[in-house]
Amino acid sequence: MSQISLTFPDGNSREYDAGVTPAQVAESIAPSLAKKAISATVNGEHWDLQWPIDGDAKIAINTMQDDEPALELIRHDLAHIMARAVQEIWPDVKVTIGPIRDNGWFYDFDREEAFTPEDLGQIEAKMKEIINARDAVKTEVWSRDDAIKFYEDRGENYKVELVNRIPEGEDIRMYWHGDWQDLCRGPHLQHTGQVPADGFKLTHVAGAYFLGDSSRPMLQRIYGVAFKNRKDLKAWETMMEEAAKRDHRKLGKEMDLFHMQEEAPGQVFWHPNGWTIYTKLQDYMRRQQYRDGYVEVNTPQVVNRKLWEASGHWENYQENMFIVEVDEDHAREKTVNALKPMNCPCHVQVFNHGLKSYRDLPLRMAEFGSCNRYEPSGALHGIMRVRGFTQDDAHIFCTDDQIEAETKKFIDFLAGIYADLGFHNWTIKLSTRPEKRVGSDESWDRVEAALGDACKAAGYDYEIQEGEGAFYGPKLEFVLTDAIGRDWQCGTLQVDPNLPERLDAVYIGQDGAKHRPVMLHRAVLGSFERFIGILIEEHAGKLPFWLAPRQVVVASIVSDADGFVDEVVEALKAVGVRAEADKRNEKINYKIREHSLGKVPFILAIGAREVEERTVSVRRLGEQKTSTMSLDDIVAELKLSTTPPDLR
RNA sequence: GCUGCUGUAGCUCAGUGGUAGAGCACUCCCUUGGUAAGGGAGAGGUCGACAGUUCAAUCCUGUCCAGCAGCACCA
Repeated sequence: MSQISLTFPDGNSREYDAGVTPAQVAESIAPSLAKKAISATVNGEHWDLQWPIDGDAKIAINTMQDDEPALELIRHDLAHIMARAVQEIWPDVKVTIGPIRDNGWFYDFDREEAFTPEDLGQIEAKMKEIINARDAVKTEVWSRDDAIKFYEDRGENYKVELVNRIPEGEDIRMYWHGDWQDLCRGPHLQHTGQVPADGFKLTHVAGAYFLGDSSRPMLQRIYGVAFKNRKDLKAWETMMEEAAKRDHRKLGKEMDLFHMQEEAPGQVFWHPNGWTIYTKLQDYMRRQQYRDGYVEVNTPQVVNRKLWEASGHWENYQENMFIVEVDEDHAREKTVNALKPMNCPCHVQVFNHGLKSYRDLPLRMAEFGSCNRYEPSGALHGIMRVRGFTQDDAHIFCTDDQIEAETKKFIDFLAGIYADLGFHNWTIKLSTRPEKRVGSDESWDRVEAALGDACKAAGYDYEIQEGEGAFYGPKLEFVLTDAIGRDWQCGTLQVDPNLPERLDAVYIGQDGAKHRPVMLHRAVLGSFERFIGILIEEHAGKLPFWLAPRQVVVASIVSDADGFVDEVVEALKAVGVRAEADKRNEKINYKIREHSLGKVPFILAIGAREVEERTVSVRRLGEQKTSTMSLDDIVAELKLSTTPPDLR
């Protein structure tokens, strides 16, 4: 038998027989290590203790101290343990797949009846039994025919299909947790007892399609989360509670920002407080766009189908459009219109009106465009995913040669805005050519390179999303990470040579001939609705002062102070601060509590002493201590604070 | 759109086959109180909509609408 050389993390190496397993290697180092071992890392690959090593390699034996492999194994083994528990309780349930995911795992089952929350408790209890039984994990590589026969005999038709989908040349690996068997890539732990019994929890059950295919029947997916110990699990639970407190739907109600109701699903009724945020944000964006060389336009909501046919939306996007039929008097047939789902075709109409010269390019045409899309009911989510929304949309009409410079200019523009709005964690994704596409490979090469180069020129790295571009061109996506680590796609830039072609947009070049411009679809916030939702959650409702809908409440402590309260409110309003009086017959404690819960950044309390001295007692949101300031000083401070960041 | 769950007062929620209740909010009265809930009284609901079963439906059944979780979707 040939010898191989294994190199350990400390740089030492040892000779072993070829085909040695990490379990044997660990045993050769120390029996205690062999016991503690959970897996190995062989040449950077996560390796099961039972898998043979055939050639020279770098090897590290992993234990529960190694977070990444430990969590991966715990979660993956729990997926199997859960599936085993389910099949032990309900033997007729068919298993499908169960990968790890986020902080845990899920497993999809085919079962007639729905799993109930009580079932989850029963499954959890059974899982703990399995863990305590410390059943050994075994693995073998099987032939395709044997695996298929095995699953056919058991009636596990989903597994048969999965085996068939494994590419030629790849191992078909079978795993056993005790007597329970599953098809799995691995790696896995040594035995079920290595899973911490108190670090996991089944969270919920929901429907999911087999292999994500919506044309197939729906399975039931049970989700779980798992950590190395009870403490980490508790920490996760606490974080989830924090996230729930920030939910924009909850805060929107508490802060009286907006509401939605069933007569207008997916559309927002903005209340005065919410609309204040919206208009302040819009004012800010309008100033930014003006400075960056955009012109602003406004275009119709209800547009005849002829334009949508010309643009291609009628063919490709119709099921997402609100169709409006108008029965005009004496008309032979109804006029068919659609609410615009996007602004681009209308912007081309503006571009086409009057002959454009190369001197007009790049032409940056912006609109706070109200769009309506008939989104699938299941996609709606608060004000984040709606059917009626306003984009901070713009289309840059330019030449091929200008794409890169315009893209860089846009990235700089967007970066400045995100910084002003308090977002410093964001990344860029570049989506490249999809399988179904128009245009030559040379042109895709050129445009993809232009976008990538523009990112680098602006000083940003980007991640490539292979094949995720639109059929007509590649795109950049700008993804924000919020305060609790969630990602949100907001900004976007898409290169589109297709629509100018379809709608026959032209400009007169230097040579006197007609040429086709390219369009860059771009947005910074995405939609006001969504972005405001993100702002609310990012700041947990405590928006930056200049965006806070209610900025100051001036509260009387005794009714004798009412006159001065009004005077303070007027002085603040005179400098543009959103101030209101609270002269109600309530104690100051009551008022403080109510306005603090309402996330008002400043409460100015006024009693007899303040009236006497013409001062205010200042309480800032989130602080217990108060300070006394003169009327002039507080007015000056708040006047500065309410100034948007770009005007300071 | 699909699977499952939910829909009772402005909000958060309890409850029953014989047409409903709490706390907070609201209105009024008492209280003028110094930094996160002072006290009392009052008003407020076609129990999501429409059918069906029943002597009787908010409760049981069906359909629809909306919301929630996830999946699918998101040029």
